[in-house]
Amino acid sequence: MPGTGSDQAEASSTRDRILDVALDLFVERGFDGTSLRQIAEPLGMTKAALYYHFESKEAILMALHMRLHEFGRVLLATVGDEPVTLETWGKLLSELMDQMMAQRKIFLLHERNQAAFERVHNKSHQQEHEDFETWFRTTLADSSLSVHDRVRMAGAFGVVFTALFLSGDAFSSATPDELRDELHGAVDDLLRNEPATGATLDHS
Amino acid sequence: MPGTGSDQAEASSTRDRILDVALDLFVERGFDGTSLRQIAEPLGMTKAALYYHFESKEAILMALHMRLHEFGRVLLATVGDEPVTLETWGKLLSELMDQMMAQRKIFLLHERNQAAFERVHNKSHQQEHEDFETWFRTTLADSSLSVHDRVRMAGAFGVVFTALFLSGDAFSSATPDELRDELHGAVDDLLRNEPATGATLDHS
DNA sequence: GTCTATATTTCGATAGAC
DNA sequence: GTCTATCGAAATATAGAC
Repeated sequence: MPGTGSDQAEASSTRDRILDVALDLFVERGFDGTSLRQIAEPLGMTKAALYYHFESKEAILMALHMRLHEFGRVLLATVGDEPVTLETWGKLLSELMDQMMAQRKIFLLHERNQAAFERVHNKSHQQEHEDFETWFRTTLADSSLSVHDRVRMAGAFGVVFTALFLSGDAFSSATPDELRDELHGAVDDLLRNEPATGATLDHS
Repeated sequence: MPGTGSDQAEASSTRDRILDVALDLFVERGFDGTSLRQIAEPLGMTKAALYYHFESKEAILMALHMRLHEFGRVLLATVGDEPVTLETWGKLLSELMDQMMAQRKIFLLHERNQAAFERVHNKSHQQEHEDFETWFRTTLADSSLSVHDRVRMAGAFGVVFTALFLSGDAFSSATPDELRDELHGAVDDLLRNEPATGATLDHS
């Protein structure tokens, strides 16, 4: 909350406009490849002015991280404490897919700046926060699930992630609805418990 | 080719040892988060010595990039000029999967340093090289293929990529053979031409 | 081939005026 | 809230001795 702003109804705070520009640049050139001057310039200010709104460059990155963190918090709440199965995983992915399509840039930010996030994460003693990414990887490593099921779970996520983020704009010609339906179909194929046709597969 | 080395049979050249250390650090901390001093120190030399073997820090990154580029060149050759179908895509992925498991670090390097690669790639006027990544994305964007097929192709790649690179060490307990078999199964499920309804599956 | 300097640049961050 | 000016640190890269 930067001070005693007078415009109650201004469309977006300066703080938010800084974050929007930073998000674009961090996705495009990377966190380390972006200088504060490059963030300030399109906003018509100098880099010194940024320090009125953020105490450091890393604070800008962490503020953007919070946007993802909030999605994860909500998502974890919808899962509740149901045991993880191929079916519940499908429901989770369905929710996640919508979030990813709506907040594309935030996910791209994290995909393209893993090293920077890890560095800042360690510096700041911010351990002990129930992170969605942590839960995700912990679940995939849960040895009480079969390797078969876990590969399917990771793979189903990978289908969505790759189509949306690693394929460039390969699917920009498809409508969002068409893409979402195709992704659902692919995810369902992966998570469907194989019917025992001909041979019995045992994946307890 | 650094000069007139006297040890013909030395296990690895200094140049290669520099690249090996740099690869580890670039994967762990990122290209921008790694200084030349951090590369030189574990090798028992000073950063100035690195300039005898490489003309710049970016040259080290590009030398590592060449390792991936060579894989891609070989891979593209195996594809030949066959038209891309779900079946040929499966064969390609099978080859690619083996390469990925054998050369894990090189792929991790590219996954975690996309911004740095793009920056260096643009600076160096190295356009005009038949890049595997370029071919990959171009193929996925080929509008002569149906969206359905292209989503399946991107997704099948995503299954492999995610299990091997985005899941941390979630599958480190599984044997490489077990993991490879499971990935093949998942890929086949995605690329199998859907039978009309309960009809015959044709994967010749 | 590797070293000890050092040049040069850029960046994050601060001080203080307005 | 934003500016000008500057500090201090760290990085890439070079020069020249050995």
